[in-house]
Amino acid sequence: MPRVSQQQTDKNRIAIEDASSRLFREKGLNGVSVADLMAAAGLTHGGFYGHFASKDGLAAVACGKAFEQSSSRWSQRFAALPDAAARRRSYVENYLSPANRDRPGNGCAAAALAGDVAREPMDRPVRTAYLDGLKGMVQRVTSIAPEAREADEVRPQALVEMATLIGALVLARATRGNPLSDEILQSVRTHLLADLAPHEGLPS
Amino acid sequence: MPRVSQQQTDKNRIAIEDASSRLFREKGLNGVSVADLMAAAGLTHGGFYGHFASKDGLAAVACGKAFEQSSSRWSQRFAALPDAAARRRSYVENYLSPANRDRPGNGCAAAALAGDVAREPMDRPVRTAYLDGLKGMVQRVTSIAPEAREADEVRPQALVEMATLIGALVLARATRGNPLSDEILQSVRTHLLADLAPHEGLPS
DNA sequence: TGTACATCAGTGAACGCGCGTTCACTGATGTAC
DNA sequence: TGTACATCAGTGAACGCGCGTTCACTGATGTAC
Repeated sequence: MPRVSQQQTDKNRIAIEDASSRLFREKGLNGVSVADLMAAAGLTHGGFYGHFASKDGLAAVACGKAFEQSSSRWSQRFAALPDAAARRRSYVENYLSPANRDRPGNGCAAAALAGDVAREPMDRPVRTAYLDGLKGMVQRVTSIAPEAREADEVRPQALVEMATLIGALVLARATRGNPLSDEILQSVRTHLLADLAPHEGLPS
Repeated sequence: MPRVSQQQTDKNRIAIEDASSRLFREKGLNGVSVADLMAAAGLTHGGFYGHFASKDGLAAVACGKAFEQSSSRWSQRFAALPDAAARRRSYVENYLSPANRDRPGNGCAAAALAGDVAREPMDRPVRTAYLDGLKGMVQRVTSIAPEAREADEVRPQALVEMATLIGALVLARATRGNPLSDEILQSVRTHLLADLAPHEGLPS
């Protein structure tokens, strides 16, 4: 059924982006084909180049979209929590949960795509999208710093905590199926929440 | 020149393993072909299956070898250093150096292969090789724990530090070319060496 | 030690397959009147 | 509002290419005597 309405065209484009955002995180930038992505969006592969200039171009869009979705989801959740301590607990416990480990397609793009992006040539737009998204994540982690922290230590500590979160998630995924995987998640969760009093700031 | 001596055959096999150990870390398990690996070892692709049952089989061997090489290199370096503090400083400064970031083919297999291994099916032998290698890295990081640490905190803290090291390296590689990359390395380096007095334990 | 020959490590063409991308085509959409 | 038709989103075959793997072949190696 060729020639679809403009409205449907827009929906199709969004469906391609959403499917790509999920599948790229799940299977990697090179682990999923254009035909796979189009099929996941309910289309056939031929129409792809009507929407995007290349698979690389889509990768950048999908990477940006993955970051944006996480960002807006956490903005909403944080708005419903009373203080930084509650947000910190919510974020860390969710980030390092076995459920988040087991669903990379719905999780943190920074963790899911780091290895792929590191190997992309320097001029690929997906690198810029990743960098921008990661900077957003730095902001988010900064916003949940323990309140007692020295001002000039907030940013370096946020970078450390971001590295710890992402490192733990990446390692937990690589060791899934072995007890070490859960042990890493548990150890890092305990570590990052150690500053907080037990259940401090938990929403009633 | 077919039919080579047994001695040469052994050398060839080792050359394939060494080239693979480096190239898999550099370009990823799926970023380098059997023909590439054989060419890097000075051979043509057809002879590959005389040495290995499959590319997957080689991946497991090469992954194990990458971990072993790091392990024995650090055993040697540690033996030349006087105490845990000196070893800790040496390890952390090397691990989080721009030079180590820029040469993944010679660096930590745990960081270079985490993303790929996470996406390998559960029954692939490379997952076991990765897991074993990572357990060795846990031992190494445990051995350079600050001496004041409580006994029951050594292992969880080692897991946290390993996640932090690997997360920082992976992120620094994904953001290479941007100041954030060096900033992550620097922040984590400072953080992990904060327990140590300035230049404590540095070899004269 | 010398010779005859079976072995087999490495070669390179070939296999089927899936990839990213292109393109002629289709027919509903959207517009000009 | 109705009609005629140009537009163009999506289809599916096809492109050249590189992949992992197989295999007939080669000729130096290594061994039996």
